[in-house]
Amino acid sequence: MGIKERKERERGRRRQQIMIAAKRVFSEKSFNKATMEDIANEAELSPGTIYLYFKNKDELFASLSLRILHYMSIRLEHVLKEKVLDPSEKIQALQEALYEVYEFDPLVLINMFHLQSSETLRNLSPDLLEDIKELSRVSFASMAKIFEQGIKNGEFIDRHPVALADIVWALFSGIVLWEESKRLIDNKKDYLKSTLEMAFEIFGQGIKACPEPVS
Amino acid sequence: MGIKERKERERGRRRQQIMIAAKRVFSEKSFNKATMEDIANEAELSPGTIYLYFKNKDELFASLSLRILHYMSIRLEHVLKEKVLDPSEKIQALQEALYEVYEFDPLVLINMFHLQSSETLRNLSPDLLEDIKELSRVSFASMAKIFEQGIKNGEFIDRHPVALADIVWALFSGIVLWEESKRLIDNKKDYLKSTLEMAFEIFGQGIKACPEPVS
Amino acid sequence: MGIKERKERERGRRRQQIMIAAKRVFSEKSFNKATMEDIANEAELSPGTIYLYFKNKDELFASLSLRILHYMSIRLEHVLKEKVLDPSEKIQALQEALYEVYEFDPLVLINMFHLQSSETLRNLSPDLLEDIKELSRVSFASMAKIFEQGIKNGEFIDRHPVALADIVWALFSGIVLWEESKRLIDNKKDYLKSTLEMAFEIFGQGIKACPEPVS
Amino acid sequence: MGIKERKERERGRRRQQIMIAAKRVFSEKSFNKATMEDIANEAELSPGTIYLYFKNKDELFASLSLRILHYMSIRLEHVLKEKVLDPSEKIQALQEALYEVYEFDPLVLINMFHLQSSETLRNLSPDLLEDIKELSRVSFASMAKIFEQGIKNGEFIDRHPVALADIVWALFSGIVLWEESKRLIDNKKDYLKSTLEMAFEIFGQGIKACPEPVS
DNA sequence: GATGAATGAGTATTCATTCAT
DNA sequence: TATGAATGAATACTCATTCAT
Repeated sequence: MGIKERKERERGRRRQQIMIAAKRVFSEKSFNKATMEDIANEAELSPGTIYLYFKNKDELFASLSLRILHYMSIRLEHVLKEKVLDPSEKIQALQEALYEVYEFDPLVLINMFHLQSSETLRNLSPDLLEDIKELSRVSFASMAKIFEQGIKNGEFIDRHPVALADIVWALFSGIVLWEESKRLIDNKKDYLKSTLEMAFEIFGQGIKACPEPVS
Repeated sequence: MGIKERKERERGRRRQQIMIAAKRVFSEKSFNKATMEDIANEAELSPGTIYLYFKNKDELFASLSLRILHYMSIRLEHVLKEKVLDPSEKIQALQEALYEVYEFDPLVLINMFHLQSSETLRNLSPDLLEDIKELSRVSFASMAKIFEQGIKNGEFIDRHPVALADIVWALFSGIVLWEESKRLIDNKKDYLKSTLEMAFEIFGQGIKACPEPVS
Repeated sequence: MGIKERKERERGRRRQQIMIAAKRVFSEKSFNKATMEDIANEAELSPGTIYLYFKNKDELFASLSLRILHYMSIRLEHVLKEKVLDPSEKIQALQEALYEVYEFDPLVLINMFHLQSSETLRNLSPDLLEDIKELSRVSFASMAKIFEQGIKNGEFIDRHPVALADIVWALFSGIVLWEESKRLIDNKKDYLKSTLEMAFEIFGQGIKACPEPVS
Repeated sequence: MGIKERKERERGRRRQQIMIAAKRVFSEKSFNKATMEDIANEAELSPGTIYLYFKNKDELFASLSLRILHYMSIRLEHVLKEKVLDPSEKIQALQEALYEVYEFDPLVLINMFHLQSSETLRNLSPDLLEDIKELSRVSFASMAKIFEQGIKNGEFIDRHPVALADIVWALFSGIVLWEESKRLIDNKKDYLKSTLEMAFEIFGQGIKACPEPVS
């Protein structure tokens, strides 16, 4: 029905509105310090209303992770599908895509590890949990395929592409978290981008198959 | 006096007892879910007693981080001082050292990122905070020197050693956190060690100065 | 709007409800022995609700003092403005007014000295503190003016009216506290009113300018 | 036995030592903020030791009140017995005696009202409570007798001497508390002595029998 | 007697969640 | 749907008191 559809769309809009507010609040405070009332204020809604759209605080939070995973999967698929790039260039594109993911939501990424706590996971509805897993899988598959192409091409050393994807993701997350940590302790400038570039250059060198070293 | 010494040692033992209990509890639950009562029960002490040895929950937690940092700094210095190893081998030794750090306290490492929250840092006594910073510095200096030697040797590409140390640490932390995340979501076997090995092999290849690619 | 007004009035009612309960509880137990839970039970509300209307225990307590100061300032101004009374009669009216203040809130007056503890004052919001100071000032000004009039009239000995007001207040407070003390220790009947009357008669005699003792 | 006596005297000394420390601590902090550990530290003893000499915190506190009451009863009896003073001068001497009591222990007097809380009284041993009551009675009897003499002399108006004693004590306590209150709120200089003098002059005038006003 | 480490009961305050309107 | 007032469970921390040495 047209009416049903319109209602559905309206519902989606409200969810967005809340999630945007939540993102802002979770970015400023950590998950535990952020209160539902903070989020309600930021969204210019009442606390009760949030519960009409999200089962509880954990699901609201998890929905944010879903959102960034969605963005990531799109960006990575895009890199994968770029025909004109050779595998080496794709690694660079991969790095850039990840940096964009970071820019899309710099601070919530840090909180994403919170999501993993078994307590939190227990609280999620199975559907939401499945969505999160699925989007993770899709993103990793895209990454893995990039490496697969490089290996087929003979341009990359023959290693398990899934493992390479893991390493890339770990490297990326680790750098983001580490830079954030240093910022808190030393109040230093944010070198994230340049660190990321160097890390990926090293990574790229490390997985490139050596050109026949001599003759 | 002998008496004073014995008391001091006794005090140290109690602190250890509490920290061991705290480590267990913080590993099972997250920092926020773990209550002081949980820890007291685990240590078979009363809640009040914990406060005789640690100013508050944050300092108890931070003391655990200090403990692992201490262990790490010793292991890394040891790697640095190994005369018989050439830089390439030292990278491998570095990887093993980090894995041992992980084994020393697998789950608290995850919580270490909690330590960085500005709220937590504010709560620490200046001395403890300084100790933590100092041990971090020492560990990083050791790592950086390993790369410095390699660069001087001409065996590594000339990159900023401090940045390399950052990348190694981020890589390590990222892998640990990432493996832990996967374990929670998928309940899968722990591939950490092999992932770590591959990551370090790649890293090693990536920073090794290419042998003259011939002409 | 009507709605806003009604809400505001509703809010005021709740505050009253809580303050009445708090008054009862603080009267039975001392500030420190009275718990927020006691007060919540007495008000037939949950503990959390109290915090919707009062920032903390100290402000709830201080609000009670504000209430009595408000009542006092009105009563005293009334005495001051009575045109038909001559200064001597005003002293008697003053005594009666103070006794009414006592009846308005017999036991919390005792606790009012608690309010002065520096710890408590630190905890109050500046506005509330300022209100308390202001109402005190107003009440004292009224008292002082009564004496001023008597001195101008030549009916009272020329002493500093502010000092006289201090003495009256000290006398009143002292008698209330002292009667209360005796009640607790000896379980005796409450002679407050007659003690107060005698004290004021003495005071009145003491400040009255002697009629030319004749010759 | 000489030994028993010496032990007894030794015991008394320890009690004094503890009470002096307690007085200092209770003067700085209020009863509730002062901890037994604070007092133990001040007395350079361990917390446990205090309990060898005082049943509990309340009794330690009450013992301080007993001490000041003892001092007061001596001072007042001394005033009463002064043969050379006429009743009018005795009122002045009374005022001076009370001021000395204040100087003996300025801040604990404020806390003395704490003693009256039913909770505290319940905690005292009957003997101690009886001692406190007895010393109060003695002091008040002394005061009352001063007024009795004045009435017999025809110099004071015939009012109930016990009631006059009540008023004097209330006046004194009220002024002390009131000055203390003002000091806390306004940080003003301490006018206690001059307020006390004026109050007693007024009081003296008020109870003096008027010289035959005319003829 | 003296110690001081250990105890554990006691409490203000917060905040996710609910539900009557 | 939306509200937001009310809820009440949950928790770090304190401190009077005890008791083994």
